Amino acid sequence: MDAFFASVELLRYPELAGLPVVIGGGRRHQPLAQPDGTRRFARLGDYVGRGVITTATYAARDYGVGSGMGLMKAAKRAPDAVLLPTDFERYRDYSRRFKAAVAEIAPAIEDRGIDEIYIDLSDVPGAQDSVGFDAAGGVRALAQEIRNNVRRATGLTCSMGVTPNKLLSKIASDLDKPDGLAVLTEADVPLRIWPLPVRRINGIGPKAGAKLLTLGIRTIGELAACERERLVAQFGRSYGRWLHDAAHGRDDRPVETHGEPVSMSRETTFERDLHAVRDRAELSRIFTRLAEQVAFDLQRKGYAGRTIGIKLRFEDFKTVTRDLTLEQPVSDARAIRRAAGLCLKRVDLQRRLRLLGVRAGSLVRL
DNA sequence: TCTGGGGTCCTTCCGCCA
DNA sequence: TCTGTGGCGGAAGGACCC
Repeated sequence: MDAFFASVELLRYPELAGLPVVIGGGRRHQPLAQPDGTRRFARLGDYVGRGVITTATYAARDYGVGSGMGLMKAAKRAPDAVLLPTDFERYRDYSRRFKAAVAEIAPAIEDRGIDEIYIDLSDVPGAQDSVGFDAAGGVRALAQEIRNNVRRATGLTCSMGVTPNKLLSKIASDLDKPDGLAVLTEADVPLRIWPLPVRRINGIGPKAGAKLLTLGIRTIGELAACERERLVAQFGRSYGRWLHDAAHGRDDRPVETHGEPVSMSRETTFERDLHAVRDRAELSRIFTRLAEQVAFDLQRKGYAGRTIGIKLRFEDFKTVTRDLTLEQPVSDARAIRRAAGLCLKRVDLQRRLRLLGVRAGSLVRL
């Protein structure tokens, strides 16, 4: 989906169309209805506190702000941008709707989060048909039909990449964003994929990207030209081989239509850093609430966890985790809180904390 | 004024056991 | 009995993704 959260917000605030808008921050900053019928929106420049941008409209991106950027930093770059709070309930609702719209036409769907999916079109009627001289004519029409259906169901645009595998489709879906459709075959890889920076490959993040740069490798083409053995020597057997395959557009992962959750967690960053001793009562309250939320999520979805863990982030942003595997899986708040409390005792709590989290892993179905 | 929240997967290390 | 080897579960951290 294109700029998903922002696009959902624009549906209810159409007067913001074309303006720089960012989504993020806490519950504050709800738009205010005014006596004359117009709405008053918060300005990014007036924001004070912690938080990051979750989504920015394309107009806002022109100011150099985007996902993951701290709100205070973004406020300097685009003070007049409109700031809207996140409304996950609403995004989840639109997420369900767009996935249902796709499923009406192509049921083999792999969930990749709230705004992204892989679709296996191989067995959908018409997908293998040529149209005139266009061997991909059938699948192109099918993709267009899916995008139309999403648009009808949600009022939102999406971008699609249609290719022989997930790796290439992910890259291709970005080529004509927003509201784009890119159809690629293996033969298109040298011309369309190789000129792109290595970071466009799903799985090459900040660390690997930076290391590749020190090796003089900037583009996917340069990565493809690099000897497999050199990559293995630099990145290890597994990742080195994967890098080499990925650069050549090779990927044989199937579209996974069924998936069981591995863990469920809740975490929160405090408005101000808290100290284990001085802010003991407040920390304890937050800790208990997180355990209750994890318990609630587990029970609602019908799971119990045998491994209970905590996550702490200190004021210097260093993060530690501790976990504890129990005899029996648990799903009630008291048991989770108790196990999490045992984990907490194993951490040195001299420095102040900025984040606390509780996690349940090794899930079993109830 | 830095840097959210929810995840997955991989690597490494360690103890235990065959 | 000593030593090596290898599998496995658990724990911790880190990279990456949406």
